[in-house]
Amino acid sequence: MSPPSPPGRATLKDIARAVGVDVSTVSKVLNDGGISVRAQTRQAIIDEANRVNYRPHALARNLRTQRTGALGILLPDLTNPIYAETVHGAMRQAEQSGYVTLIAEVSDERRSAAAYMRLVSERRIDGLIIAVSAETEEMMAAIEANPVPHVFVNRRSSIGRSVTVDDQASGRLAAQTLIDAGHRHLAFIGSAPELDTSRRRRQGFVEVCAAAGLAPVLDIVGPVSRRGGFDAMHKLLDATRRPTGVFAFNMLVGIGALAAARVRGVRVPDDISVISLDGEDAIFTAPPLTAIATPLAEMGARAVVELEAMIDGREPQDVVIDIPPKLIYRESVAGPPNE
Amino acid sequence: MSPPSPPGRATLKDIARAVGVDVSTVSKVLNDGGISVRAQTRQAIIDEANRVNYRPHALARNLRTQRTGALGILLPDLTNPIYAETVHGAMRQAEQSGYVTLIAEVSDERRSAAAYMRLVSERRIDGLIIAVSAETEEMMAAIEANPVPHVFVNRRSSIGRSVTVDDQASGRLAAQTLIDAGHRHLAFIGSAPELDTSRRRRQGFVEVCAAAGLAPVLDIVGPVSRRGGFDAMHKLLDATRRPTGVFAFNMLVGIGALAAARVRGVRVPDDISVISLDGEDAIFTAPPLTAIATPLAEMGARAVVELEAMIDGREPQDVVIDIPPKLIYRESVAGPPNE
DNA sequence: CTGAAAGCGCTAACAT
DNA sequence: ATGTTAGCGCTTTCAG
Repeated sequence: MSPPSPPGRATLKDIARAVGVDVSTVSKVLNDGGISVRAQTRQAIIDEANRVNYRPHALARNLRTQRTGALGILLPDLTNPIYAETVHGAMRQAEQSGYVTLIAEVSDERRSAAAYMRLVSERRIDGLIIAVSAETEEMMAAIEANPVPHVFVNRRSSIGRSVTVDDQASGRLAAQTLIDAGHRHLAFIGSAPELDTSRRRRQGFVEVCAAAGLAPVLDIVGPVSRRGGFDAMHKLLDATRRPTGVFAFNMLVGIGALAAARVRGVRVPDDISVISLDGEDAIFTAPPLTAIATPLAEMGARAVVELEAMIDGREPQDVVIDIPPKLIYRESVAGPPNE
Repeated sequence: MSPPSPPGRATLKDIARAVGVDVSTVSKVLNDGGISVRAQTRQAIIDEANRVNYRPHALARNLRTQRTGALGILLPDLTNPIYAETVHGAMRQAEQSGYVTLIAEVSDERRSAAAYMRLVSERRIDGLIIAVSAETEEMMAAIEANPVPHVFVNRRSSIGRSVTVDDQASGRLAAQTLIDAGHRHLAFIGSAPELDTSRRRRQGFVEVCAAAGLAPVLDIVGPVSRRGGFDAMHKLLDATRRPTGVFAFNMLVGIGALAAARVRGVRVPDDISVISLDGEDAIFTAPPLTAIATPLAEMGARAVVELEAMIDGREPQDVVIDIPPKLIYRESVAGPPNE
């Protein structure tokens, strides 16, 4: 009938005028359901709201309520499937809880603090998920200067609000798997020690090795990437006493390691065994990677659950997802080659 | 000296009070630089703003200016590296232009419209980048019902606002490469015809095949994923007249195809050649994929440039990125096997 | 050169 | 059961 001029752009005032009531009444009805409003007026309001397809203006509401209904996510690189998977889980959960998600990529870790400030100090978000390094000075300072509910994901923070998995257990499982297959010369391809996940995986790995009387070689890659794994594996293969079983920090490193072996003509698993953490690609590598499942999406999801709790005033806590690491047997691990 | 109670939360009013001027004066100084404000007052204002580390309240400002400073991105799955790369490029550009990015994942394409409505009708964004299927009825209806500046990325839309690459040229290049290597029995692993990128790549592929007097087999995969490529390749290998050269729709499909070949014991490129579009992983596959570079990040970036232009009132247009497809020689293409 | 006033669209305490 | 009022923090005429 009467075409609402700009459709969907109706305001409370429009509805109020149409129905002949005050905007506050309309607000009541459309929010608390309008308890304490006469059924008849309520219905009229609801009908009119539907007719003009009313949608609240998020900004106006937020300005008033001091809540934005948005969660922020700070991460280094969306292009890294590890982060993509984590964010994926976080976004699912956020959406389910009615939040929209604001993502900021911080290529340079030293700019994390700036990005943090931007999102937080402009008050665009109710809380923040942080997937960049937790412990830089600047970051801590930024958080202190401008606090907002936040949780670190896949990074332990010293200030007690993080969601992680049991990385040490993963490290142990990796070592045990290799040892059980008969290997005695083990290696770990990890990262620079700043990454606490790498520290813990390494620690678990070393622990089991030590218990078995083994002294693994612990190699370092710069970036934990395919390229990093590629280079590290080359170094390992150059060593005078080549390991026969290697544990790659994550799937990317594992993929890189596989590629290096291939280039060098060393066969996996015949000549060398590789185990890594799991990811989407791992099943399509050559050979398919034997790997330890990591519930990245669950971590992301749990992080937003924790965040919501904090926004609602609950005390922050460190949570370790209690899904024990699970080995997925594929083809990249076998016994060591005969001497 | 005097500790600003909640640091960083200062408002214009606080500054005005401290300096002894009106908030409107402060606003002027902090926005248009305070032309037409006495140098002395201006300096005092700026100093105080710095002292309390003033940051404008984005919501309040936006409510007033009717601009949010946020761009939305609608995409199916962040976990898919194709989209991750595109979004990556878009976010870089958006950040550079001073926009924050709101990302919505829409797993079920049929819910795209709903997600669209949410972001747009709540007026959280100034514009939207759409990386989900362009042409669903619901989507078009949603856009029509609640228009906002928007551009489709890597999807052609019938309504003239999209950023794509020359997919047909890619298809031609793929066919030519295979033919030049000596292949006569070609295949294309594409997607269901809804994906316009697939249609165009296929078209270019077929065109060159026809010119060479070849009738390629055009296989279909359901989802364009590693799994999809895996299954499709199996079918191809089961065929009575096995192709010797296959063009995989994208890198994921290529990876899946490689895996299937491996499982079946057919060697790439000795027994069969595979060419696909390029991506981060392609260099680490076994063998490394010969592929056609696709400037996904550039597409994403260009999409936000176009979007900004539209937000600033320029006419929408269809743009085709003019980077011609470029072949990257690696190891998955060679001559056909001897009969 | 600066201040007063109005209003963006909404909510919430208070009044009727 | 409904309306009045005030205000979230900011920008922007318009007066002075």
